[in-house]
Amino acid sequence: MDQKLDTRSRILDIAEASVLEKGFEATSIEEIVAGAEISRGGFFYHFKDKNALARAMLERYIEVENKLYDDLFARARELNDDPLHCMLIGLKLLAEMLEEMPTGHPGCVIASTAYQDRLFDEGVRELNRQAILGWRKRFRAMFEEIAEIYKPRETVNMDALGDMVSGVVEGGLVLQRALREHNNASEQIMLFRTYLKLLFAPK
Amino acid sequence: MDQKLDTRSRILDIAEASVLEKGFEATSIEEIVAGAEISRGGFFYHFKDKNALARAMLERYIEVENKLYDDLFARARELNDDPLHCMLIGLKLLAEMLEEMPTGHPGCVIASTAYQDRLFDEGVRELNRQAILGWRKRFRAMFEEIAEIYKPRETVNMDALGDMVSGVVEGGLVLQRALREHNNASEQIMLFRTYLKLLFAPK
DNA sequence: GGTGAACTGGACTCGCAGTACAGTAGGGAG
DNA sequence: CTCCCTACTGTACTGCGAGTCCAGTTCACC
Repeated sequence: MDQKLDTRSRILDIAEASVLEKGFEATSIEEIVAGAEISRGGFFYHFKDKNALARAMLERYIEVENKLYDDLFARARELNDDPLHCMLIGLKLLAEMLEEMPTGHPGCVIASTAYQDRLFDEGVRELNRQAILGWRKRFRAMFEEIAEIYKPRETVNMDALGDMVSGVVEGGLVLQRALREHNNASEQIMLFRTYLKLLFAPK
Repeated sequence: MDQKLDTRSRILDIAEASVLEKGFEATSIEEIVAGAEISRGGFFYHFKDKNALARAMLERYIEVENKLYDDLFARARELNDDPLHCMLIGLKLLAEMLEEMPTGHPGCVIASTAYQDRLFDEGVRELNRQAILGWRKRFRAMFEEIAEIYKPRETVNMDALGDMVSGVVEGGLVLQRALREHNNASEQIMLFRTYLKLLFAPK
């Protein structure tokens, strides 16, 4: 039982690293089993097919990402109780974290899945959808809390503003991947942060 | 000669539609030749391999996209000569255009390529990179023109702000694909537009 | 000593990319 | 009229990776 968990998460580790580096399709089961030092039969013992692997990876990734956001904004809240400043601090921490990630943030997993749609079954797609909707809800709530104190200078759709956090991160990561630069994602977050300052700052 | 061009662009049309719908990997040469009503041999006569197809698609797409931006902001300039208002009008036009596109904007092609990296050769990746750098330059110039007239309320990195146009579009398209909603990209652009209004509007 | 979970290993099918090449239809140049 | 070139068709082949099937092995624990 212990060995099962070991092997299973070892497969996920290796698969995740490879998928982040070169994409899901380009990651062969052959190389996963070579990396994990198991047989092909062993792989299919744990995962029915590549789809099941994708699903497990997404589930794990979303959990990690949610915890990351929880911790990040909990820390920010410790530093400043005001919701606006908490958000601004949280975004700064997020930007710093992205800069420190050498190979790039796993946020890619979401976009990667979105763009290789037909490779995955409905379960994987729905998982992806729910993750983004979860972030929308999370950030929307935070922005509404801010808006109660700081009247926004322009009226904005709060759902869309919540989505913008995910959108800016994903977009930044696309740029980063395509440009082969390193700070695009964190720069984009910092610009978004400036946006929030302008939007909510008292006149 | 005429037939060659016909067939070649017919292949590109069919491939592009399929790639936008389900991704590059999921698009088989089999189905392209079926759609274009040619033989497999005919396909390989025009394109050495799938990589060559990707390259041709990207080249064509980037050309179309650049022309689109040219036309869009030329039209915006006709409507208002002030650089800030021209930008705001242009973004509104872009948002409206994205809403009218039923199957989603081809912007996906850039992200799609970025996330399936290792499938493509250096030529394709560089093409992708240059396209984004081109947009950075384009929008950076526009923002600098605006900044000469309207002093920005916060100092921002102009390259990053230029990138933000591409980033917001790409990020919005990722959301749209993953959520299966329809207006995410245009909503994100409208939020970015609000950002610019706040950033450059006189105090 | 028996049972079941966690594998190994090998043989097989299938779909798709890519290669090779022989043959052909049709238009233009001489 | 014929020659040649472009733009294909059609077939047959290799090779890779996913996924299936299954028989056999190891080891833990009841």
